[in-house]
Amino acid sequence: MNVTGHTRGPASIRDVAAAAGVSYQTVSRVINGHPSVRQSTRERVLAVIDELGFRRNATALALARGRSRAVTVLTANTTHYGYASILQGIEEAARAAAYSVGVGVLESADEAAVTAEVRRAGDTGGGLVVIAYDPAGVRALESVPAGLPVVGVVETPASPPTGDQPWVWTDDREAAYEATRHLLSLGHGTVHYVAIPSSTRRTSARTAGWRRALKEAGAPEPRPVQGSWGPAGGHAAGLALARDPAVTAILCGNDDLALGVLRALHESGRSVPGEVSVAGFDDAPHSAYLMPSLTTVRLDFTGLGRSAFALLHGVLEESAAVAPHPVSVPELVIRESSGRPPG
Amino acid sequence: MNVTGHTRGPASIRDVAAAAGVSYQTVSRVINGHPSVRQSTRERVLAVIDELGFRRNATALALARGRSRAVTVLTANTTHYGYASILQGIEEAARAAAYSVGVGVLESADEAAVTAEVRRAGDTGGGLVVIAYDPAGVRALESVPAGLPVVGVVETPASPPTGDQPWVWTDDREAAYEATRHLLSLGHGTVHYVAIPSSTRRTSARTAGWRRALKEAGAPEPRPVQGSWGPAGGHAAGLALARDPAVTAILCGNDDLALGVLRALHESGRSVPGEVSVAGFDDAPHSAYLMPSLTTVRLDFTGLGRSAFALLHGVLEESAAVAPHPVSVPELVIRESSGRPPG
DNA sequence: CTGAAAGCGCTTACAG
DNA sequence: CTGAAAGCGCTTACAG
Repeated sequence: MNVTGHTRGPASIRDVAAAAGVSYQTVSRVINGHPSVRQSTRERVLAVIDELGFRRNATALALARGRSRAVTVLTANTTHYGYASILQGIEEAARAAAYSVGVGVLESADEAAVTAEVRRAGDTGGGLVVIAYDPAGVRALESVPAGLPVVGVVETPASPPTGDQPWVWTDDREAAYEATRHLLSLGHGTVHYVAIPSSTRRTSARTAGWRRALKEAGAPEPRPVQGSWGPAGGHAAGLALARDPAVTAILCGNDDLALGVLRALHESGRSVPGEVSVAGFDDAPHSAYLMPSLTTVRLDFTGLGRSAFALLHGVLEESAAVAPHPVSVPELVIRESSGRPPG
Repeated sequence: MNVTGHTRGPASIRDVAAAAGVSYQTVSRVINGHPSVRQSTRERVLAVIDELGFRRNATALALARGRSRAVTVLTANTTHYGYASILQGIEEAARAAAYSVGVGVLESADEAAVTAEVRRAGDTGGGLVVIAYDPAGVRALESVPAGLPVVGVVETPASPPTGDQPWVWTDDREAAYEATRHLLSLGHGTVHYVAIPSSTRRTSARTAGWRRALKEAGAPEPRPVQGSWGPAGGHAAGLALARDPAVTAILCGNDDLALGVLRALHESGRSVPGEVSVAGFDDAPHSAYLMPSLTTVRLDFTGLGRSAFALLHGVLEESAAVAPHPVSVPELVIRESSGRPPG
């Protein structure tokens, strides 16, 4: 330290110690709020900290403590509404807990690529949250090495997860069931389904909920139409469904898909909800402003993100174990796009 | 290390050294690709590394080297299309360069809150990218302490930035100019503007471009309508504009705003583009599927994010200085929502 | 209440 | 080509 009180680079605890006339261990005690420090000493150290603009080095802290207050989110996407909102929720909760949040994008579901990303994320230190709504995410969640703290944001599991599967989800199976029942209750003979890409080879939770509602009502079960995540997939699916005059009700795996379906029906000269009813999933910000406005199921993705972090936080800080649990109950939002069938 | 080759926790370079019968410095040389290591030694060490599953501790690396391969993105939002796409672009480029990416959300534009976030982000080590499209972002960019490497993603600057302002942008002033000219060329007497919240007290780049086009055409300049980021703001603005029968063309600061305007015009019984033409900004994924599909300006946010990282990377690695520069040229996309004025 | 020591896992000169 | 030393900035026992 020179006369002006500056060293090269930011001040360290040794700089503070020297300026305050104490050992650097005492400085450590002060910044950690350790009780056994004489009041006058504490005040002197605090004053120097302020004067020198001392900031504790997070990297050194992490190395010394053996763990860092960090969470990295592994996701296949950051722009779709649901994914982006989950990330926003995680960040919000992490910030409140003074955790830093990193993000790693799973660009491909390829085994090697996923493994590499998981490793990179693990190397950062701290815990992981992986969004497992798609094959890349599911694979990432599976390939997290034991010992690395992780929580998965998953579709509604077919069976309750075991204790060592810290998962978090919103009940989309039930939500699909409710949406389908809504359409059925309006008098439709059955409901067609345009699916988002499934996370695995097995039936998705949304598909299962839709199927159950049909079964209970004794309605015929049409073959689900495979969509994508965006409106383009919905548009293609909608064009195909529009050709079948028997189709009067369509449930879509998300609101973007529904947007494409709406457009396809319009182009095909079929009115909504006059001839065909459409319902979406998610309640994205634009859905209330479409023409017609979209009947959909509101999912609390931000809350889901917050819960994911809370669960991870519990694991990392080894506080009271938090049991895996569904988060918030999805809510059916009825708007203009659904109505009674024609005739 | 015990008989099974396991120690508590992951293997360190000392574990590897012991197992390979060399000093840990030699292990360091091997993992850093230092040339002066005998081939046979290198192979032996590599074999042990593989066997023990050794992974170099990123935290220790960062501490020893004095800097970390990390970038943290400071942004007011992660869910809006533009912001989310920039983040996606940054992550993509960062991943390719083996950098980790963190994100910090600026929840408020409040001075103290912004300063705290900037500090937190700086503590993480590595560089910063701040998205300065709004007051919180602008303030964050301004309050980054000297010495902390940072690049700003900004609106088109009014004047060329100086050398010590590493900024990146897409030419939205020009884009607004082009979109306005398009509307004017269709025969509209003037073009009304629904603005996104401005980043500062001064005129935004988009507003400036719109204004210049009007001026050049000798068209009267209506007072810009203040919107928000989402469709709700556009809806409110649209309702107001719909009341004025003289309004025949509306430019919106982004596509979400345009969506709200479209809905408001529809509710007010004014047809688009028959009575009123509407144009947006961004070319968000849903814009091509609206009814009518939206005329808009396509901005390459992902590319912008990649450029931002490239610039920061240049600063951090002290390689050839990269001059600040506009990124890609926005492209006008003409769709159904714009046409000739009535009569 | 406070200081001296050892260590977190790595790198960077310094010797040989 | 390779090892012994010192250090990055902090924390955690150990002494007193």
